[in-house]
Amino acid sequence: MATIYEVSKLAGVSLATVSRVTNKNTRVSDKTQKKVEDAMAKLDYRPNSIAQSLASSRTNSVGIMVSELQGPFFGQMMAGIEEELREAGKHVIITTGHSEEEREKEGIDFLLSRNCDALIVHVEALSDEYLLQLNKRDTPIYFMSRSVEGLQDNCISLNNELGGYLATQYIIEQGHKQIAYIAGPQFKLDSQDRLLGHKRALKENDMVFNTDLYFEGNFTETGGRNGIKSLLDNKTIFSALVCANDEMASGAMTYVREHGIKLPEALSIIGFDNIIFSRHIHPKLTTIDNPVFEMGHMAAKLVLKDVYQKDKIKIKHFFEPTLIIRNSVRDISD
Amino acid sequence: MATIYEVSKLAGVSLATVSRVTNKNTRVSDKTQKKVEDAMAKLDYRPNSIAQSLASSRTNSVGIMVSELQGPFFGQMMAGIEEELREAGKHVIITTGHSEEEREKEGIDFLLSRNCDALIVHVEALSDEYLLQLNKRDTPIYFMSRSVEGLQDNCISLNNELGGYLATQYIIEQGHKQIAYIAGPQFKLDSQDRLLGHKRALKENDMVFNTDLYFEGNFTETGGRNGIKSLLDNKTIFSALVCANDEMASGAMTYVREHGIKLPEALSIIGFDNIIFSRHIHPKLTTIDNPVFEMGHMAAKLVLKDVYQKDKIKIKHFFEPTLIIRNSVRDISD
DNA sequence: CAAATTAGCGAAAAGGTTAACTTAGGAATA
DNA sequence: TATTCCTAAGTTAACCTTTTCGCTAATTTG
Repeated sequence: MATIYEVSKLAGVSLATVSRVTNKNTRVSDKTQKKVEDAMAKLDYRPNSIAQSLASSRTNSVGIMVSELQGPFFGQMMAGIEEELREAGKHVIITTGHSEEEREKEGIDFLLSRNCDALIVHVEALSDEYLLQLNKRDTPIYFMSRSVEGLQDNCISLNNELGGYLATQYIIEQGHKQIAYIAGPQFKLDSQDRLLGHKRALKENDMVFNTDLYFEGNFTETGGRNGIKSLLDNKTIFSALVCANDEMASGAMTYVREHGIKLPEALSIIGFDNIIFSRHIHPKLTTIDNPVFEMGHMAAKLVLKDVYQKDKIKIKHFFEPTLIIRNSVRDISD
Repeated sequence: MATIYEVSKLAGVSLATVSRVTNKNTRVSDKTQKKVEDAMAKLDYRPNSIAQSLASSRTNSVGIMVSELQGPFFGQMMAGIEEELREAGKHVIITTGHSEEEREKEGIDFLLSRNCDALIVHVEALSDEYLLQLNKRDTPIYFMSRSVEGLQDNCISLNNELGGYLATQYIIEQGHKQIAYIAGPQFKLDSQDRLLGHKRALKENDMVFNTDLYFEGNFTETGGRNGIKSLLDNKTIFSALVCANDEMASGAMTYVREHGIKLPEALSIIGFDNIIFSRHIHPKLTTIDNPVFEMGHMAAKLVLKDVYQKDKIKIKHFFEPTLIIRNSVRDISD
């Protein structure tokens, strides 16, 4: 592979001038520029990105940590981030945290050790204090789908409380009085907020939160199955089920149908996230849209602006969920 | 950040010795080792990975290209690869090719320009010739879910033909005589092979392939919808539908149900890939298991063995699909 | 006990680029 | 004409490690 030395020699200019041509940050006369470009073409020169990194202390890489590589939620998130950064010539280094404290710490250390210019992480198990500590290191770190007290400028988050509220409010508007709820794991802030919204909707409609109609799931299909099973076993009647995400809604639906319960006639179900599959399960799932793809884009833009000095980018830190009405909720009013 | 100089000074040894301690490839006396380790701890020294890369011309990174970041298929593939490499301390740089020739080329160039030690790519639009050319460059390149003539040692592939055969053979065994087929895009080799398997099964059972019962889809839910719509419009009767992947099967199921056709009573459906969701759609989808997670693991192992000299790893280049029987196919024999 | 081998360690080059600083020369200004 | 200013381009240090080569001292061998 040709080096900058050979190019400079062939073009009859200094190293610095070749560097200037590749980086287009300083003016070079048209004549010299042409000479250098010709030499580069002739030698098929490509700058050695490692050497560039060492000299400029920039790696042009952004570390990403998500809980899982699989699943529609993280897929969309990564797609949003990658699309934006790739266009800017940056690359993404991806690792996983599996929603476990130790592994999330490890994952972040791993990315830091790779000299990323910035980190975009979706952490679920780490405390705000820990994140505040991390923020003191010299690698800028940004948080997806989370709002950390004191680091709002580094966060892109969704108003989960509002989403939870919208879901339950809609169910109530459809005439339901007995409403069951399958929550996400309560160590996750998203889950907590969604549940808070649910409770607020109940309260505003003078309904009480009944623990017999509550189950804490784990955001997976299996969690949804277990949840509905447990709720049915409680023998407390309910006509509607709110699930804190679509996967659990899907799991619950499968279980319910296996037991001869008609959907949505005998049970209304609403989900959360609006993952791709939600419109392909039967009945089509009414849910809350979570604009995670756009949020991914925005996180990447935030990095481009803060770290790579791309100005003129408008950043939106807070996103709002919206209700998506399909066919899984039955109107039983009057 | 402390450098190796400061460590060497504090420990009273040379640079080389510090390097030897971090890399543990040459023997160092216990005494010196301790001195160096103490100094490292005191200074909180972490080797600069960029400088390591420059000096050793190893980046410890593996470039991955998949068609999409979203979707269960690629999710599993990435998860398999990342898990294995991460454990070995290597990191993955991920980019996308979107199944388009230009973008796949770009993606690969992009990864090559990042000085990856190796590439693992899932390419769909590039020709075998192009891949052979790529192989001549000095970055080793491996192919997921594809078998390239002449580069078998660099490929991890699935016997798609067998999968296609198994699906249709099973359908036939259940007594079906009129079988429709929604294929994947025929520029993709996987799609071609699955179709070949389908045709072989028909032939072995003395049935003819009828173009009125054939539709070329695009591996998405929408493709499945369009496919079944077109097939129904053809007015040629069929009792079973074979889909070249689960997403299309799911799309077709939704459409069919919207039109009052009972599943599986009036129509049997079989998919391909066994994506997570296939067991949560209704009726549970009978399908062909595609061990893409294991294949991801294996691709990573192949890289560890070839590129990072981790010996004693047994490589399996060819994987076999298996039939997963659930509830979407009805037995109508006798 | 002398000779041969080996273990342990140091010195210095190499790796390819960027960035800070410097210089040369011509244009603009006084 | 003398001075200042600016542009274009060159010089050189810095970035931080690994690796090769060679030396010394310790160990093994005959």
